[in-house]
Amino acid sequence: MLDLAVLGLLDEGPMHGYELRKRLSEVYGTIRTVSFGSLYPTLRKLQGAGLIEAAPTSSSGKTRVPTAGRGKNKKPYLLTDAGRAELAEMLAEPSAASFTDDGFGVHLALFDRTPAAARLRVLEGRRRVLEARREEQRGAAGTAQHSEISRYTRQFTLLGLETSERELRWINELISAEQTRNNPSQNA
Amino acid sequence: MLDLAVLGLLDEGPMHGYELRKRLSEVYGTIRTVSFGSLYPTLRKLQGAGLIEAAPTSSSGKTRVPTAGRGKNKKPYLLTDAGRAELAEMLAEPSAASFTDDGFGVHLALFDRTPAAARLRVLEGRRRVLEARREEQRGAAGTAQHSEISRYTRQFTLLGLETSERELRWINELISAEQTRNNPSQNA
DNA sequence: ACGGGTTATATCGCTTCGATACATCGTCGA
DNA sequence: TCGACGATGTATCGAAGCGATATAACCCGT
Repeated sequence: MLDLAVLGLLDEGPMHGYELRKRLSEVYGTIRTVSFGSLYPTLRKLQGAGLIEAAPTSSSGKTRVPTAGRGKNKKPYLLTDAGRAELAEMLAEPSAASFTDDGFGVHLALFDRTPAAARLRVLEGRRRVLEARREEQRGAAGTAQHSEISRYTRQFTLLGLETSERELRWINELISAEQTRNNPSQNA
Repeated sequence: MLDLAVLGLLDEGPMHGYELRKRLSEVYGTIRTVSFGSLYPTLRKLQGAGLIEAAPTSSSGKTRVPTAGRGKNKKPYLLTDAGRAELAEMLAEPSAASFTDDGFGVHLALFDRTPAAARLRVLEGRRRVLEARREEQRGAAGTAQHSEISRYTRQFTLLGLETSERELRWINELISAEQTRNNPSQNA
């Protein structure tokens, strides 16, 4: 999930960890500031996979000691060719990760770089997830009436149900829009 | 988080893992079926802490081999006195864990066993979390207008913002109700 | 009597979080 | 001029939870 987010951001230009983190919370639809404990391991993993690389800071590279936890040595990361290819691949072939609450927000932010067919698959995948959730919530709200489940919990579930339904309506609008865009003459 | 949920459920009677898992998803306000990879480590942890213990199955206990991954040997867990005390403590002194999306749902399900003062603290803690989230979302939606952030992401953020606002309204109603209940003569 | 579906316990590797540590830079007042 | 302090920045650790997977016993129809 973070992988896609990081690659997507770095595609817009080199950036170092701290900066990445800030931009990440802006780009997310769902709030959430990603923690360093998630970000740095991800960066190392991507670096290990050869998808990104750390550019040395320009002036007087001598002071940079690469051993361990030292201070403010900005380390801008940039996409390698392999990274750009991987990003394109991820955007074109959405996985289940793009259907989760967080993952969907990330992919959505990269929709302008996503091929139309893949966009549709993302939206439909997300819709399936939301529909499943809605059914579970309906079930829970239903059985809750004649069981010992707390009244508060029931209200809370109903709140969640409304949320699912609203997002579902929105998704359906997006899907329609996407379909008429892909196929303006509506008789195929 | 799971700790409180498990203790709360076991307080209603002994239960084995599988059963616990099913009841857990009902009791949750937010859906989410908790995975065994979370549940069993939690059970072992609670057992290690002496808060719960596994009762041997009644009939013909001979067949039970306690060594490793064997099959269908129902292992009902039940609360120890220490466990009951810990549960009461957790309910009476809510921590930040009761303010998160999931943790709040759990504590809410146990509201009838929560002292009035603690109930209020849970609701107010949750309110603070939601207010902070709302502010971030407002910020994101605002800056998004004059930046390169995708139109879709902006709509998604607005959707999240509405969700926060709706839950906030609900929380505020609950708080008022709670306050007038605690203090029916409204002039303190 | 047996084989397949359901119930059930358990572990593994992975991602992410939250807290913490530590280094460096910028700047503002003494 | 310098030095303290707050902001910037990189990094790791332990714990929590997830998803997939393995495995076994029970139940029931045939």
